[in-house]
Amino acid sequence: MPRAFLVKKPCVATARRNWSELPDEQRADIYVPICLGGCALRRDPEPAAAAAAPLDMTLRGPGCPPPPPAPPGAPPRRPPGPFLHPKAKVWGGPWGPGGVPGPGGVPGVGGVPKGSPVWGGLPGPGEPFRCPVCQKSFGFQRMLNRHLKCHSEVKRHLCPYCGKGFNDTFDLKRHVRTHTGVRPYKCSLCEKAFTQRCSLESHLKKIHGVAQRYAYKERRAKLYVCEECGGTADSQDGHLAHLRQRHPHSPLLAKLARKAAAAAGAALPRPAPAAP
DNA sequence: GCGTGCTCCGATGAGTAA
DNA sequence: TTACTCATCGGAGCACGC
Repeated sequence: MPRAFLVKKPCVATARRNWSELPDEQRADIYVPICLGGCALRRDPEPAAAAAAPLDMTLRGPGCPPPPPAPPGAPPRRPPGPFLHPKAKVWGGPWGPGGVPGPGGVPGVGGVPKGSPVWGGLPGPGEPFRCPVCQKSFGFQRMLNRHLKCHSEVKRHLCPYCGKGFNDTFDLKRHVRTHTGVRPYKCSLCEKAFTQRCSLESHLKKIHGVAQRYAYKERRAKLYVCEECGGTADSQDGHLAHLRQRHPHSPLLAKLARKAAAAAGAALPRPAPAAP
């Protein structure tokens, strides 16, 4: 039962489904058409505000006033992410979290993610692209451009169910699973199902003592997930077959078919280019 | 060929219910 | 305290336009 899901999205139409009535293994098989065509565009006050209203992107330090308290009776909610990303470990002065001086003594430097060699100081020789907002530096312009979206007020991908905005299509896709109940990652030992692979791996490790071991940077086998019914396939062919059989009118099917056709066309022998 | 954007993915950690 | 959900963000591969 996605507990947080039940309490966090009281205004989302689909969230009113009583998921607890279903076992985990069945939740993944519920058909919720993803092509809502705007029928679920009813704006949820809170997430929609996060997505549509002008956002205060000010990096709040310890001295900044807290956000206004929620009205009485309002459902519990997380700190407003768009105001300060929960993972953006930002502090307003030269002291980091826990009273520890910021790395390099650089005040107001943004968070430093796992293993990042960048602690917000001067850009390294191999990372000449620096974020003007949080001073993080990157080795490639495109990485900086992508990072700048984190500070942007504009969220390009809006959830059709709750209106919440995301910078990344995959993040949106993953978020939509919280509405549709799609749980593609199923535990083979207890039939529990999860929306994210990390959740499944955590479950396997803690509950069953099964640690997934992958070599450094080894890619997991790609799992093709049908976001309409939660069906999964190990290959694109299998995914296409599933779509043809179960969702013949899915726009995703047309898109994938075009891709497959293009790939097939590219694989065909081409006439030798004319000699120069 | 190169640069850029798009997309997929994993790592991470805050928040929540049991 | 534990198990779990879910959002955020960086890394990397691919597609596309120039």
